[in-house]
Amino acid sequence: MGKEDVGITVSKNDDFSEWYTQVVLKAKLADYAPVKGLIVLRPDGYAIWESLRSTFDNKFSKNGIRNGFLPILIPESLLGKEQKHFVGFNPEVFWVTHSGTNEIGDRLALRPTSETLAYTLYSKWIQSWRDLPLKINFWNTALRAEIKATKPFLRTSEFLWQEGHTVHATQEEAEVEVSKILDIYKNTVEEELAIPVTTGKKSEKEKFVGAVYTTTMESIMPDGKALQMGTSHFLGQNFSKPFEVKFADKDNVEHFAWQTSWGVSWRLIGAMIMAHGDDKGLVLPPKVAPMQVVIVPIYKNDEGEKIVSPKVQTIKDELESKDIRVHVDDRSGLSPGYKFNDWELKGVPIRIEIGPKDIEKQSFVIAKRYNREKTNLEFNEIEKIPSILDEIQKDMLSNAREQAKSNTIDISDYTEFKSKIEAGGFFNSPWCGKQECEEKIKEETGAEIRVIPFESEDTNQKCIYCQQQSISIPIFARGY
RNA sequence: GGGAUCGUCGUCUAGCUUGGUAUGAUACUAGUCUGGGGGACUAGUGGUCGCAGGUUCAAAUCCUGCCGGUCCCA
Repeated sequence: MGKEDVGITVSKNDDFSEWYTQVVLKAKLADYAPVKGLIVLRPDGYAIWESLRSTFDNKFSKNGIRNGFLPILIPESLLGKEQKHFVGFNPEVFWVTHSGTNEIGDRLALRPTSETLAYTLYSKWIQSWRDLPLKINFWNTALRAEIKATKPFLRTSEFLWQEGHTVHATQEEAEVEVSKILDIYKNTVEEELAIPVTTGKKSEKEKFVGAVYTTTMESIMPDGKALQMGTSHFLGQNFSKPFEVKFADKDNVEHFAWQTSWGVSWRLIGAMIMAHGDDKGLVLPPKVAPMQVVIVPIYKNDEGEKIVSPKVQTIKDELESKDIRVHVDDRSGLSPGYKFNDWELKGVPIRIEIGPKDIEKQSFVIAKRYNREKTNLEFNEIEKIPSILDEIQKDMLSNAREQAKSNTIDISDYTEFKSKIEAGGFFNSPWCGKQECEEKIKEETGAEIRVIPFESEDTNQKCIYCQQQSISIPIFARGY
């Protein structure tokens, strides 16, 4: 393996798919497990997930949501209780059919999602309006068989996620919850991962099968494909009726409750890799980076080390006192150049290079990962580093916004739509609201309605497919 | 769902057509010299050739099945 094989060997522009896989593996975020479609999270990958989890936990908690834990096995009899949702999931459910050598009569599903299990319990826990709202979030994994076209983080048979399940006395309150959650999702993804999202509703065809409606946040990836970043569902009484989630209201009349469910998965990590990575590898937004600053000391001999090491230690202490996650790369036998490339592959936001020459000048070199810019900082300017990290975070988001913007176009002519779909992108196109048109478009172009944005205004146009009066301007795109 | 392609030390790979105990690089370990963008030399360690069968005196190589990776089309 020559030096050209150590890092990423393809360009992000030339072979996006291969580039993505290499970044995941070579930055050591994850590896393949022995079973098809399953991956293993390595510490750097898991640290990013933990960071997201803690941000979400804080926000959920402020919204009155607490965490619980549900088991992974669901009996078939339960899973089938809400038929529509069951039929939707059935093809991708893993079944446990035996305990040892004995066949299990009521097969057990490895949860594809936990609505049926959670609501069986909820119906026991809720009797009165005083028990509402009930808002519980579960951090766990879900399993959905992906036989073909698997991709680390984006499409795997088991994935880490959180699923929230809330119960409310009124429809209005439940709907408010649905939108509050979507707001939390949106601002977390934009602020932590520096990825802009478009929020809105799914079409009837694309919604969660058990929901009355599904709200979603979608992002456009650099290859022009759309990625669903998270969904928040209004379930209405679709589950409360079969599962008898009922409560006695103040007037002592029994009502079926109104419910929501919502989730984001480690797919967000995949989105972050795609959105920010470059030909040198991963680029991490400072807020979620397991390591925010790496210091590479440079010296030739023991004498050099004596001069450099104390200063490195001082800088490290100073940064740590400002709650910055910092690491000193004092590995011996590796050249500085090797280390620079290594940390760039792993996406550390800031690298500090410091050697005897710097000590003389009372300064050091600081290199920013996201734009690969190198500058000098005086020793007494170390305190600027937290604000530099903030700037990086902001710049990454605004760069991503620019990119998303340039990939979003208004198209009202179907011929143009078809000619441009190959290149990818978000297409704002008027639609009459009929599923038939939506299906035809999908059939003929591969593009589907990703989201009907909340802010989109319909200005009395003609459906891009059938030319009849439009009712909305959804975003059409090919997706992951 | 249909099709294509790949699998040999940690990684990349030669060998496969025409069967005879596996090649090189890199990484790793030790030492010396080095060190500001993937360093050099010397000496070592490391492989049930994805798995299971079959053919054969003999299989990485030929045959069958399976497992896993990747891509294309619906």
